[in-house]
Amino acid sequence: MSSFAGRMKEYPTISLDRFDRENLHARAYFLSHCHKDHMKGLKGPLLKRKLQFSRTVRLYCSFVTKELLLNNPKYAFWEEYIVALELESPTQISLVDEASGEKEEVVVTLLPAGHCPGSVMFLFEGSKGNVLYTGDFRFAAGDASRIELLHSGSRVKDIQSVYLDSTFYDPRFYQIPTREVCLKGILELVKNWISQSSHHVVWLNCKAAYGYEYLFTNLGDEFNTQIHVNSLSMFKKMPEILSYVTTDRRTQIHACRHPKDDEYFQGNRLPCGCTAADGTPLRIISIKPSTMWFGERTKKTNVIIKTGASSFRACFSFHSSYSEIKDFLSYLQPVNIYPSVIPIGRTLAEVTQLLKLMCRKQSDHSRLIYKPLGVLKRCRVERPTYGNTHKPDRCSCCTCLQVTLRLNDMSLVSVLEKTQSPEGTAPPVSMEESLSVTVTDTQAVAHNYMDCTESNDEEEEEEEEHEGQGDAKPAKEENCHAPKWEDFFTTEMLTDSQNSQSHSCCSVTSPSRMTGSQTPELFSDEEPPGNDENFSLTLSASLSNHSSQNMDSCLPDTLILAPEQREQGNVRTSMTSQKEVNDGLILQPELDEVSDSQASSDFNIPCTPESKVPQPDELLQLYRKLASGEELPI
DNA sequence: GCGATCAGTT
DNA sequence: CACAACTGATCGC
Repeated sequence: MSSFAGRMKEYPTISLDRFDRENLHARAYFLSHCHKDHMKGLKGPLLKRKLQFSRTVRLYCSFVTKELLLNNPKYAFWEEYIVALELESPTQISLVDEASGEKEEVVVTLLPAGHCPGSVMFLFEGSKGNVLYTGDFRFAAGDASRIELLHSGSRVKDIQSVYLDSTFYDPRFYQIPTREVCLKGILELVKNWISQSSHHVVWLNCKAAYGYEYLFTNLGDEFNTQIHVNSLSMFKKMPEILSYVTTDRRTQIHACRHPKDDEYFQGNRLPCGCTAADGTPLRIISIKPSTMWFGERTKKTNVIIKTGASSFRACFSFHSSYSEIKDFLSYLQPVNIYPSVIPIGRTLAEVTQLLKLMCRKQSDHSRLIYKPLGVLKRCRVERPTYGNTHKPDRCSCCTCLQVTLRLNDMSLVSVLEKTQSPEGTAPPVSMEESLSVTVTDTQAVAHNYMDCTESNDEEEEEEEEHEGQGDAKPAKEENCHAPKWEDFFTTEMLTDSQNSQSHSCCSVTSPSRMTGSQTPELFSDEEPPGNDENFSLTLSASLSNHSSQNMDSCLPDTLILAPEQREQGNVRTSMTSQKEVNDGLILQPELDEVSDSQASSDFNIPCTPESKVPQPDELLQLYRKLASGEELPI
């Protein structure tokens, strides 16, 4: 359940998913999805009154969320104040202080969050940096890399802060089977039951919340049927869903509800009251979608668990697992991460500490082996407008382009940034693989997150048949210390590695965090002063043997840095994009040893009319002067 | 009487 | 098995 107070440090004049207290004074409201715990205060009379006296305050959300919200008469008054935004279409919004007229511009982009119909993340881009508010989300591993608007050209945008759905950000919830795997299990169970006779029916015991719709559509497709629900009104403008639901009770799959549905079920009645068709009693099973989680190395899992003679629980999650969140964060590498949910049994301080492992590390000088020198003083380049399909590699916090004499070194910069990726994520066990065995002792598996796992590297070793398998095992265990929660809080603290980080692409330092006004109550970090960053060397060392899936997938790119390879594909790509963007601006790339053919293509800048081509001896003199540090007449 | 809040339940 | 919402008790306006 979200405990987010509604405001972000960077843009405190907007409120998200909270509409009470201080949020009443916001200049703009954002609703990520239509679940009640994200709508606190949304039907309050105070807010209603504020809207009536305001000319500029609006509520921004997706079209689907707007539809779902207005379907509830309690929120109908919002109609004229809602602005629905298209997904993945950056939109500029003016944040106006109506008393003073003061104005701030921010660009917001809605990104599909995979939590329930209409659910989105909000990406804000403005003077205080790029900030991602995730709302509630379910991303599978690798999903972040597929979202174009989290990227700028070929690079991930520089994210100052992520306000994170941390519902399962706890190693206990290491893996949650993927949607596909869960769905497959449910389809199988339903198939086995309803195929027996037309009196065999299934009751999907879903909670009163949006988010199960994809289950309905998949079941509907698979069995060519509709699912019985209490009401269709909320879906009336959503043909994708509407065609799969019905209020006709004569169907074998029900997701209807009743306050006493469990009692009904005990009495062999469906929540809608159905108990027999044509005089023959129904044979009902209930399937309750519930979250199931498994340890890091657990291979024996089952997405369906029988809980009674005709009751089942089926794995289902609205939220990303620990490993999915880690994958997401290690891809984005934000400077700050703020949890919006505290997992049960944990404290804010604990979660905050654990999240710091996933924050971008402060520039670690020992890693800055090479810094390209010789940057030319150059003109400022206009940022291309949104929608430009040929974006240059560019630092997203400023307008500078990464124009250096050696463009191919940009690859190195990128890799250096990637090597700062938070470590410690062990690759989760493939669920597809693991589901082949049936075990339901979830208590046992839930604790297996402490176990070791094979990293990809180790798997490669096995493939190469280095040693006998018996020998390989102890080595593995030594290298393999999956983090347990306790590890993070019982060890010595290190110094802060989180504060401002220089962008390795330019000399501009990213905007410092903690800028702008802060309301202590809203933004309390519960951090003792001077104790910002706190992880033990022991932990770091043990974690360094793990690399996330994401990291692993990046590593092959690192190899491209071999000089002979860099001069091939990479340079060409960089050059092309630079040319396109700079188009006539000062740009004099100089490669180490330029061949004639390269010279003709890479130095495509006309000479000054009065200039002449320097002779070799003149050049030699010039180089000597340069080498001795003499000033040159320019 | 209405709404907010909390604890308990599903 | 920790989703999110509903129910009922209590309190304040």
